Amino acid sequence: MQQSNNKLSVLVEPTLEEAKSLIEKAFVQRRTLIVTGNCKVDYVGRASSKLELGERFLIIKSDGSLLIHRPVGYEPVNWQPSGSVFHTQIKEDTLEVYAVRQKPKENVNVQFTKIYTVTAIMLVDAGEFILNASEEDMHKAILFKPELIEEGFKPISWEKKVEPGFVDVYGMDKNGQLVVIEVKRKTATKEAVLQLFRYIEAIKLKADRPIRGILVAPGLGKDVQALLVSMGLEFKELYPKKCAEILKKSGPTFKLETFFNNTTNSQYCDGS
Amino acid sequence: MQQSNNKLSVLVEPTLEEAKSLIEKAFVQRRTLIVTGNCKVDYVGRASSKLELGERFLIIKSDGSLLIHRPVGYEPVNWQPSGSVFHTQIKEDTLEVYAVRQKPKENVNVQFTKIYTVTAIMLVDAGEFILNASEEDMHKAILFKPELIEEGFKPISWEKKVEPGFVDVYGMDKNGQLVVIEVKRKTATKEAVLQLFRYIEAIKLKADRPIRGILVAPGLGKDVQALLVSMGLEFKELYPKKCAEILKKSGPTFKLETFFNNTTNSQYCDGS
DNA sequence: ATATGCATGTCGCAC
DNA sequence: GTGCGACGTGCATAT
Repeated sequence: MQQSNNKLSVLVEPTLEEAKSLIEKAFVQRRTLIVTGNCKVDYVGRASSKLELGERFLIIKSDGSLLIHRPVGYEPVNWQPSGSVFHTQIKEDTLEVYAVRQKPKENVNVQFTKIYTVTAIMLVDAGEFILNASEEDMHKAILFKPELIEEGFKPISWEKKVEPGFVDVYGMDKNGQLVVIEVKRKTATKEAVLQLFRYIEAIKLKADRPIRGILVAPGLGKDVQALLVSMGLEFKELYPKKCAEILKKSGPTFKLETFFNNTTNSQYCDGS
Repeated sequence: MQQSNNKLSVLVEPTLEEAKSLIEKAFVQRRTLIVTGNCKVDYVGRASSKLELGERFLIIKSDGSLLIHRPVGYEPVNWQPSGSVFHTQIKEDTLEVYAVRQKPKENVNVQFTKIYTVTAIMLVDAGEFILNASEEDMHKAILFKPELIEEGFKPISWEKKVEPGFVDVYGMDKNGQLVVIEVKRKTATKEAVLQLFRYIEAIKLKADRPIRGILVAPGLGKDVQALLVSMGLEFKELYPKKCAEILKKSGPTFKLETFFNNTTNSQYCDGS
């Protein structure tokens, strides 16, 4: 069976030669390819893997990404990120699809012994994608409504570089004391506490004055509370969804850039 | 166009009703579904997202996992891990596929305005998958051939719990001094150094004697060497691929369990 | 169920 | 390019 036009070609139970022909045509036309069949897969690169014969499907997208999916599981068993280059070859009753990626040098070799379907389709997708309730939404909500942290809190900057990494939000409390905030969108782990602690230590070295550290998250892990307290840090409960709602109410035009200049608010950090 | 048998059904440019019928049949028969078409996607769960109209493809696997892929990008734009339950519905010239997951409660709603193809295929895949050159391979190689670390090194245990987390490999050098090893399969970051340092501190507290810390990795990041030295730790270069080769030579039957009893080798840790 | 860490993680951003 | 951290991370494992 076969159906074909400029945008869409479908082969059902094709010969390997027929499949090869359409696959190569799809590469040239930058169409999305979906191939179902019986295959082996070898991967060599950062690691290496071998997948014995079985029925799977192969996806090759127009940007040169490749996925091999087994009939179960969310994750692809083998893959190649975008930017790969593909070759096909028929060798001893198998159709080989070879994907090569430079930097890191990696390759995936798919050997089909039987092909059930080949779908080659030109997909056009300019739809906007918006994700809400991310950690960034939490940052924005705090900057927009600082009382989420506590009464009188005044943000100074965000995503501030402080050598070990980036402070999520940096500000001052109602008593004029410096506050460093680490935000997590999930229940905070020990790692998060350590992260905050490192930032505080780094800033203390430069500013040489007391600094409050607040871990902002929807909750704390089991032993995390104790660790937090032992390090002299604080916790403020905040849910990502609540932040998303606050931003929604604030209107779709809310932009961080309109509230603060994030480039150089270092006067509180270097002590000058 | 249409082709159908017990294992494979393909619809090309079907009506929404035809598509719905095959999709539901595929659910019952636990076949893998691949649907290409023009759609909107809404997700609500841990976060929430909205994807405007565009051409994509939807995959639903027999274990109840769902993927929505745009024509570019390695990652799915929306998804649902395995265990989801699906419903379909035709509403005002759109075919809706609704996926619900419990714990966490999440749902993905795909609304097709046009369907290009539906492929429903029974895939059978029992092929073995083997991955080499993982971090675990590095652990194994070190235990199998301890001189990879240094002459005279004797492993005592691995994946040992020491409160902040797990020590990768724990052993003794030729002078009888305790050694804690942290293994990374990639160029080591500051995080890795801090991780090792925390383990050492925790063990020192209990054992109250000097302990060597060795970071084992294929390389070190830019400022990592300095940090390592400042903390009195050491570095040993080791490549995951080399480990994979060593294990390969050692034969496919190599098992950690045959070399050590990992359950309770705590005599060097608690000082008893 | 929770905790912990790996992953061929991928991706985006800043320097 | 390297460094750094988020991700609806997913996933396996151990308690």
